[in-house]
Amino acid sequence: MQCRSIVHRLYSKVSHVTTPIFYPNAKPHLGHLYSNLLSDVYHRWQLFKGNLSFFTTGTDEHGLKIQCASESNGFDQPKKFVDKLYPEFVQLDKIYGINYTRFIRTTDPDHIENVVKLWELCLKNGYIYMGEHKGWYSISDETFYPESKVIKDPKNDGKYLNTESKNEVVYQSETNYFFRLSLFNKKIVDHIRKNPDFIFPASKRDQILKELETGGTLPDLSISRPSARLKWGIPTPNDPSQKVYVWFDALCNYLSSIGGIPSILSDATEVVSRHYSDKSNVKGQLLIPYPKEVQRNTIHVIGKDIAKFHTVYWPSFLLAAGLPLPRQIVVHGHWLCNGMKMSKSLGNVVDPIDMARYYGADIVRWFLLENSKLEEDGDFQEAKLYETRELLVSKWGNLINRCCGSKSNIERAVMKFSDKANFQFQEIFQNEPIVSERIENLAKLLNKSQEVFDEKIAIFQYPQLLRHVWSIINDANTLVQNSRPWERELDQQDTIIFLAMETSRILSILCQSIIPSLSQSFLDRIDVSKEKRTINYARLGSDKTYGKQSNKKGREVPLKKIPFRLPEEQTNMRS
RNA sequence: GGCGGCGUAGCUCAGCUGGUCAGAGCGGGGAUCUCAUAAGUCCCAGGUCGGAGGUUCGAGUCCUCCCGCCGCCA
Repeated sequence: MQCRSIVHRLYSKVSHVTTPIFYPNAKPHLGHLYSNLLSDVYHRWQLFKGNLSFFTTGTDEHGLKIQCASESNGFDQPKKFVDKLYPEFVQLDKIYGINYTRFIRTTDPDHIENVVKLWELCLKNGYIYMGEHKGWYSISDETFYPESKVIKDPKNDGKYLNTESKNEVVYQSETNYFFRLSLFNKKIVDHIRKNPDFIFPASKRDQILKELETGGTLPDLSISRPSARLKWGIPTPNDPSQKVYVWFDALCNYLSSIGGIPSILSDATEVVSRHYSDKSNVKGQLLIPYPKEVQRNTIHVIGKDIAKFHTVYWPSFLLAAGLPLPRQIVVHGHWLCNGMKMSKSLGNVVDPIDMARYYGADIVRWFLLENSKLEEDGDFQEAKLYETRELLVSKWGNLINRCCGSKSNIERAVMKFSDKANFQFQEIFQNEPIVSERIENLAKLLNKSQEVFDEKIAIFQYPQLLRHVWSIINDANTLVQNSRPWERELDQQDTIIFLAMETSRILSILCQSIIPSLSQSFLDRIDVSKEKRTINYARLGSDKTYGKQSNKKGREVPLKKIPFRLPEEQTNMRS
């Protein structure tokens, strides 16, 4: 028992981050990438800090929409249809270095078992009953709408539309299983009040809290559909005449992916989770210690359109089943393109794969993070994306490259400080207070940076974080520019070069979560060994052996300049 | 209609609990170095911090009202 609690404490640092699981019948777009990116950076940063971290993403493959799309595409079975589709999402993740630990599909056998289990628990605890559901149903939205959200179709007599999605709705009555959501209103409010970070950012939390507190009792939620209508879904336990509602099904993936409900409930010490979909994963399985702790430390990253499902429905399901709630739900905005909502009809849907091909995946990663805040919608502008690459080339890439010329010697500079316990430069620049001060400030900033990263990543404040990085890069460039190392005596020259390269080395190490591939190019260029790219080397002077071949002639630049792509050459617009 | 947010230099925006807060980046204009991917560095914006009142010794920073955007809910 004693031992167990110690282990528990050890694993309180475990984290699990999730993206929504996506409908595979829409092509992967910027929004998918953005959720995945936010999750990926968080996950990588946890690993970087030495914490245990899991990261789930995947596809939501059941439902009427898939059923219909499958039929109209000539597939005899929806499963064959989704088998064709989901690899596009795997490919997007691969291109962008999305480093998930489980790609879950709602058609995976372990997931289906868990949906059944979740249902049974809710039923056993008295939160599911059978009832009559009447209302306006939208086939394409797979949901019922209240009377207030239905209008007559101005173009089609006798037909009705939903006010938001503008999709057709039909009035119908059917037998459904219902979830007693009405019993959870107060419980959810209490939980949010006791855990103010449960919904993040705070503006979103306050909005949802207000609705819950002033909106009256939540109506019970229909959580099944007649099998006659919905063929492609998980049958409700002991009643094949009904299929589980897609959201009940989909949300459950967050439990399936960390070892499943039974192991969470029994507080197992360890569980093996199968890896069904990712053929590149040789092991095909994942060892998850203390799944209950993992669940408690789960962070769901989602878009604002599905906030209600995650902040109200999902916690209610969990409470009903007697399962622990996740730590946090992070709600982010959507991406616009040049200030306009992206849509097929406007033809302004940005293709993330094309962007990665031309600009590089890590440039897009940097751009997305630098130009988005959780509480606001981001605006994609290709010219700005180009600018992002330009800056990384000419400010950061060039900082490295300018120290790799024939007039300086990184290896010698690094060696010079290798036998000294502390970085001492005061003597070397005795009569130059300006240079001394610049060096001192830069050194201070570098040693403080890890803290800044940790703080900003925890609250998803990437614009501030990346601004911080830029300001240090600028300081380093200014130092090199104004102190003119190329015309100084060796001790002074080496000190300046050392500091410039430490700037790039340390920031590259810290930025591995953000630009996993580009950071390697930066480190490779100054011959930092692969083993010395961990958090332990993110301090000034912590690596005493790099730069061996860096000043040799004929080496390539770490990041190439590319030509500006004119609007007519831009192929981001899908037809 | 209810609730919430926003409106700061041409553009995108920083400005926590009121007193170097009038700033950064980009664009534009000018100068300059040459280690470097024609990359770098430096200087230049006189903006009444949407408008009008109020609180205060003192307000982008708090209060009220008005105007203009936007979000969520109904």
